[in-house]
Amino acid sequence: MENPNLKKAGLKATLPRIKILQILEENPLRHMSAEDVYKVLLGTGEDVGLATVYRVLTQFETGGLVSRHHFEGGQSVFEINQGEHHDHILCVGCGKVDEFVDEIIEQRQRAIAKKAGYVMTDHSLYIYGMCGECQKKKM
Amino acid sequence: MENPNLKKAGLKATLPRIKILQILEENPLRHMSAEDVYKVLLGTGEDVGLATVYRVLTQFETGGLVSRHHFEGGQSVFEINQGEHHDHILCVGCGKVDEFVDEIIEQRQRAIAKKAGYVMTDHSLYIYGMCGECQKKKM
DNA sequence: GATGCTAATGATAATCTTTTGCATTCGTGT
DNA sequence: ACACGAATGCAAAAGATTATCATTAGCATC
Ligand SMILES: [Mn+2]
Ligand SMILES: [Mn+2]
Ligand SMILES: [Zn+2]
Ligand SMILES: [Zn+2]
Repeated sequence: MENPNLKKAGLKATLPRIKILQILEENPLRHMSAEDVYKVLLGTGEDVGLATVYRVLTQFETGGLVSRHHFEGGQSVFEINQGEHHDHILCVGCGKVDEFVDEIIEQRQRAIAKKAGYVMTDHSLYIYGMCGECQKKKM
Repeated sequence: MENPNLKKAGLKATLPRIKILQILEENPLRHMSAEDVYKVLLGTGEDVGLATVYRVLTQFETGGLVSRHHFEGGQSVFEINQGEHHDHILCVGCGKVDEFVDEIIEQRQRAIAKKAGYVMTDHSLYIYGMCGECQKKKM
């Protein structure tokens, strides 16, 4: 009963899963690596292994509870699925992550996939740049 | 004198660099991981270390000779820079890689970055799906 | 509420990709 | 041909993620 979303995803309501889901829902970062989540867990004194964090995040992804992103930098970043699909714009200076939705781009993507004979399953779009703050700093 | 592009990038014309550039130019795969390049080298009996392949590919990237892509799957994939910028559509079934250019999307991206206050430095767009071949196989 | 079976967990080792340290070799200008 | 710094190969290290396996914890049942 602790969290209806876990049941919905067909996952047993275990303590690690409840805690991790809670972190993803409440942490202002919104885009977190496994390590990020693990550190929060440690901070609150929870005894959850890093391996479990990885396992649970992958299960959440499979169950449609979170999305996995591959921002530059090697590690996977996770974000809880709430609200509609969106893409990301990232600052190469400070790491800030902004989100946007552009229906024209979405539409063009579908058209391109179709023209190439593909059935599109997914797509990922990242825009990299310098945010306003960082532009000032570099001058 | 072996390859003008190396000089252009400010890199000494060493044997590993010459060979690797040649592979990137001539191999029909066009999108190759460091390991891919290394295997070709081994196949032709060259005595080049994998570490050197990684080093050289990174130098090529810095020198603008190649682009690095982060397709799903963990490892970096490299492609020689010739012709104009383009994005990629990848088959999740067989790994095929197709390329496309869409000026509308490029334009929208610039507009989005600008509106968010960013100076865009780069962007990456991957469309994932099932190619024509793979659609048939799965039925 | 106790019981039992299975799935989940934590710790650790293993894997995979990429980077580094360092002694040796090579490329280039003289 | 020489000299010197840059580049290389090898091996070890690092960083991220996954696999193994003995132990523990959900949850349906009694
Ligand atoms: Mn997001
Ligand atoms: Mn390409
Ligand atoms: Zn910034
Ligand atoms: Zn295919």
